[in-house]
Amino acid sequence: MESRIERIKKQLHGASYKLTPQREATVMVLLENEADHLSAEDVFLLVKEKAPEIGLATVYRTLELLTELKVVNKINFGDGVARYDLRKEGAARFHHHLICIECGAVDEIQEDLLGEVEKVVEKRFGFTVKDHWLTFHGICKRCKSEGDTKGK
Amino acid sequence: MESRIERIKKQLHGASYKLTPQREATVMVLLENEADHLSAEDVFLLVKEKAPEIGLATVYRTLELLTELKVVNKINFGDGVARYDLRKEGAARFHHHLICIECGAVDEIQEDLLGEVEKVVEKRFGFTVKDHWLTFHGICKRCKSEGDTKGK
DNA sequence: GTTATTGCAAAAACTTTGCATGGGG
DNA sequence: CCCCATGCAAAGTTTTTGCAATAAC
Repeated sequence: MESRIERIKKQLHGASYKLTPQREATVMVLLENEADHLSAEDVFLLVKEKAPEIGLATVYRTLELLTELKVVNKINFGDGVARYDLRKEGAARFHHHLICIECGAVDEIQEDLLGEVEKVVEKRFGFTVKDHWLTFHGICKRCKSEGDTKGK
Repeated sequence: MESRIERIKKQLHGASYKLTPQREATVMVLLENEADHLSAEDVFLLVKEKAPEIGLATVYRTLELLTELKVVNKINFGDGVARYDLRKEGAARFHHHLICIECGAVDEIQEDLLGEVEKVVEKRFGFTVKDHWLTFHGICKRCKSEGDTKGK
């Protein structure tokens, strides 16, 4: 079975890009931290551990490239920083996010909950949906159970 | 009947802020361009027409203030710029956006289409939803009908 | 060899902050 | 008087760009 990095390499080649060592290190960092939502700076610091000579500009250029290839999505949670989130392979739509306003945790929902909503959008507004971005703000399960413990 | 600006004035006063001429001019610009999604710079340039002496920093400070009071939402569509979008008065949730990948138009859906989805999120993930941000990317009605005209 | 890619440094773009000044009550 | 709010300029952050050096084929 082909590895994830192999398939990304093919995507790069298909678009006439190379998988240089720097690009590979960057992709590896993203794969190893798939649950996180790393900023370019975060990625840079992690990549530096593998490839100390890499420059920040290269990380930016690589992340831009991966965004273009739809390997990652560039997201923005309101702080002034862009973050990069791996797309599930072959997913037609970007996954949803749950942001806890108490503890700041960012969880992901991989399951697509918007099928019916998109049908409504297409019918009622004549808009052909290609992708979506959905984020909920609220209180996560963990913070709620902490509240219980404290008897509040 | 009380005007929108009057009610915003009361909101400011309720939080111990004044509706200064600069703040009023900024709010007026937002009200007059409610359909748009203005950046701080956009707002600044429009406010300057009414109050030429205003500084960019004041516009930023006012927009931050209005965000805090939930009069506007600060949004980010992926270009590196924050944009400010008036909330509907009394709305519990932020409205949805439709971004056309052909022409770049940003339309709004005021109707809340996420009621059922939020129930699922609350039940299945134990997450109490307080607000949401939903944006669709796709082809708007206008671009599709243009396509028809061209016989494509 | 030729072309893509990199690292560095400089620049750009956007936003925030410090501070003296000004205005209202 | 006091204090909030302002304008300006400076500083801060994040991201992009220019360019010579380097690496890949």
